[in-house]
Amino acid sequence: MPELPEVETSLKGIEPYLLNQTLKKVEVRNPNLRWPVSQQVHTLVDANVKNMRRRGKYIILEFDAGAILVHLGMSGSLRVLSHDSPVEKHDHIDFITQDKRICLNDPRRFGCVLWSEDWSKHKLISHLGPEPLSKAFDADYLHRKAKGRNVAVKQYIMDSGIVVGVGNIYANEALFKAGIHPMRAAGNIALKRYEVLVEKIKAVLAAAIKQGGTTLRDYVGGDGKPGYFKQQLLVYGCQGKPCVSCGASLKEIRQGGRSTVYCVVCQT
DNA sequence: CTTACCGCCTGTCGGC
DNA sequence: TGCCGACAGGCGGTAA
Repeated sequence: MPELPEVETSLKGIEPYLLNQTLKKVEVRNPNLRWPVSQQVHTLVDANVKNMRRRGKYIILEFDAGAILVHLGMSGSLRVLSHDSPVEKHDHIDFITQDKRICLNDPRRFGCVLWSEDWSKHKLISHLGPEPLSKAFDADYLHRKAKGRNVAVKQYIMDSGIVVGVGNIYANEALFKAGIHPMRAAGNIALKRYEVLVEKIKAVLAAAIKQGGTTLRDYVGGDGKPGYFKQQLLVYGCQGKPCVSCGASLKEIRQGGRSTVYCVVCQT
């Protein structure tokens, strides 16, 4: 499941092949992603890629006339391939340049490829909270926004309107490292504890980005599994195993349909 | 406004 | 061995 570090790694991986180059066309083999691929994407011809950036888990390709927004969903990946490399199952979209085809492969099709004339005002983007690694994301902000909110802190930090890019894996890890119980009401957490939580969120995401940059060197994206980061996950997927800190058996619960794993002793 | 729940998809896994 | 249902999960949309 691509989370922010994987998206960042994917962006860095395709950038050398797209930035300041001419996108000759976009070949759409299957337009039926989460939303149908925008008509403007189908008909795009010889467009210069002026800029590339990430916002949350969206990859944004900027042109003179507008931008393409790419989301990898649950299972999407981007790979840099040559024109004669075989088309594989779930290779839905190719971004065609002189030399390469940058291919979106997405088995579950939860991703999307959309056109926007002004990406920052697009409805999928405009409501997003700050980037987790930016200065705008700090304890004061997180504490202030939580006032009066009864929602569980884990769901709170996974709310993209609060902060982007904190997915299930890193939410579990950050809450463990911060010693905060995932069910605790967001509005019932002291500023001091949010200071720790913010620090841990930033640390775990930064570490994962660093790893992604080295481990995925020879291809972009990956298989959708947290393989390269897996070895240092302390709670996610570790239910029933002993807590690395106190030895108690890690407990699994469900929150909003998602798996939460935590230590009943260390997280309060 | 907040919160709870649905559903989009297919690969994987456990049970039989 | 093979079938089949349950499940996973980001996240927008909708209902309460």
